[in-house]
Amino acid sequence: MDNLAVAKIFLKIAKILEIKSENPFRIRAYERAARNIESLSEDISDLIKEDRLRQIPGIGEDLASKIKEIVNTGKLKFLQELEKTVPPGLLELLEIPSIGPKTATQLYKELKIKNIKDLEKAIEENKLIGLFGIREKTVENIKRGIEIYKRGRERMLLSIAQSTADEFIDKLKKLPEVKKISPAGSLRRQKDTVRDIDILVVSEKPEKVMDVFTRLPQVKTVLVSGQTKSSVLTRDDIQVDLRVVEEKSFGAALFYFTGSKNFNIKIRQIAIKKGYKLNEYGLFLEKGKKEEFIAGRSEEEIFKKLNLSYIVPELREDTGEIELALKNKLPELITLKDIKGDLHVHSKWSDGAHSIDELAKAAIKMGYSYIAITDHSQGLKVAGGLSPQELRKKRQEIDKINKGLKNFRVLYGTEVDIDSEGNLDYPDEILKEFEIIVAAIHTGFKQSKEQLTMRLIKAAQNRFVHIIAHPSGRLWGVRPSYELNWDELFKVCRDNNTYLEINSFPHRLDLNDQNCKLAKEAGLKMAITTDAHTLDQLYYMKLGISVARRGWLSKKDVLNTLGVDELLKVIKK
DNA sequence: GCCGTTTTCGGCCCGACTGTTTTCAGTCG
Repeated sequence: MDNLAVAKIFLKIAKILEIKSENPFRIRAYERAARNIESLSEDISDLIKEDRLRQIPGIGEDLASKIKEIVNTGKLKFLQELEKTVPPGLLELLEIPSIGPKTATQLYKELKIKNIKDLEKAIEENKLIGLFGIREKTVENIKRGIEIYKRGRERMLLSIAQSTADEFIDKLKKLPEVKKISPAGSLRRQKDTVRDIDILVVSEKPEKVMDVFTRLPQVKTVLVSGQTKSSVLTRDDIQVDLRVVEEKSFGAALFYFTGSKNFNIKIRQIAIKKGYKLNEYGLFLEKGKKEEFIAGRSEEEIFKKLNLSYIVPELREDTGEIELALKNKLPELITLKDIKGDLHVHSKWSDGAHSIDELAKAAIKMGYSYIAITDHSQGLKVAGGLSPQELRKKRQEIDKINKGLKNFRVLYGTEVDIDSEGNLDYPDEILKEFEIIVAAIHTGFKQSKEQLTMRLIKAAQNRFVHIIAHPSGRLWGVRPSYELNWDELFKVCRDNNTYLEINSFPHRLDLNDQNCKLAKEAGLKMAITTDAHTLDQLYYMKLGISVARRGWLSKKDVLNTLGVDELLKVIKK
């Protein structure tokens, strides 16, 4: 995939043009192109082959030829020439919060500051004060910016963002001054990782709300504090932004602060074409110098006035949903209630914490009608993989439990290991006994793309395997996805009636949203499972549902929305 | 640099907060 490489080069060009105070719209054109290429669900080299580059929004004649040069030669002459005109460290300065192109340029021109080290030295020697527009407060802000930059704020897991936001929301909603409260931003869009947490409040007394917010015990630093907008850093260095608006603007503000950025830009353009202006306070009809308030109380009324069907937050990425909303053709997305059972769960028999009986009871309580107990296979010793003898005993236990249950069934399953050659960890005579088989790679992640693809394909072709678990192998914060030839894998899965898993474990969320969408487009169905090792982890299902919704899945695209009889029928090979 | 139900030029999403200034530029989202 060259997509990321191309996007990075365009962003770098935008940065350099910014320092050089170039035409802001030209800069924006590079940024927009970078964003759109980054969120592309196809390999950009395929687009070149098929002469479809110009179909990407924001790519015209010039950028198309630049993309070709990057993909063909691995570099771009234009960037190389551009880089000669600015000192290399200057781009680093732009990474510091509170330092933008103007400040960076001034620091370089006046004080010969070329990188962060120079900047720190200049601050120490008190050289900054006296520059145009810089006095004590600005120096303090730059110092804090350097700290934040050095610490590096990474994206956090969706589950962490959710619990952090809940802590704030729980406290704020107790205030009588808070009439409504909602998370916004990428958290509301349920992205798998989140950078900052956005919270929106309706109140007639913003000062009071802001005051309480900035003094909450979990707040370490107040970054910004105003009438309608405040930002803080928590003790865990998580940035939380709070916005307060009037009730009649709640929908417009929620709309705006939920994003995504690309989505907002496109919707605003649609508004303009209809003679409206859309901002965080509402949708306005422009009448010469005056403007008339048209909508804003709810998101629904704004969509309606723009002749769009309602777009759920999870879809707001400008990847085709707006065009479908204009035609009223959006898919109806799956919800948690559609799930009838969990197909990937570990018990005490291998490395889980609870007995099959306890897991079954918990699943019944969740309203499920089945649960598959898929313990590890014999070769995976570190995870207590089961020998053939143990399997027999486990089967007896499951049969006994099932006899005592009505309208619920425990399915006899395994998470069988795929070895480095693509072979399974049990012989056929054992595999054929299972009702559900989930196959997964647990070792040999460093093999080549071809080798890893071959292993998964071999497993998917196996007549006993129903589901390929956590296909990309990513473990957030531990290891990235390995590279795979997804198109080939999709094809083999489709031809062999093999399902791909959306693993709901917070560190995995694998398939991710993009691959999920591609898999659906390739004609596949998915299984949303939790990979739970404890009772509590059964509730991770809602994270998997978020991935599925962001991946455009409907109920019919998901295996475990079926009842148990239907399910066992359709998975037969 | 892109783009067209204002179509080949002249627009391009929109606003808050801060620090410095004395009306606004810079930065951020």
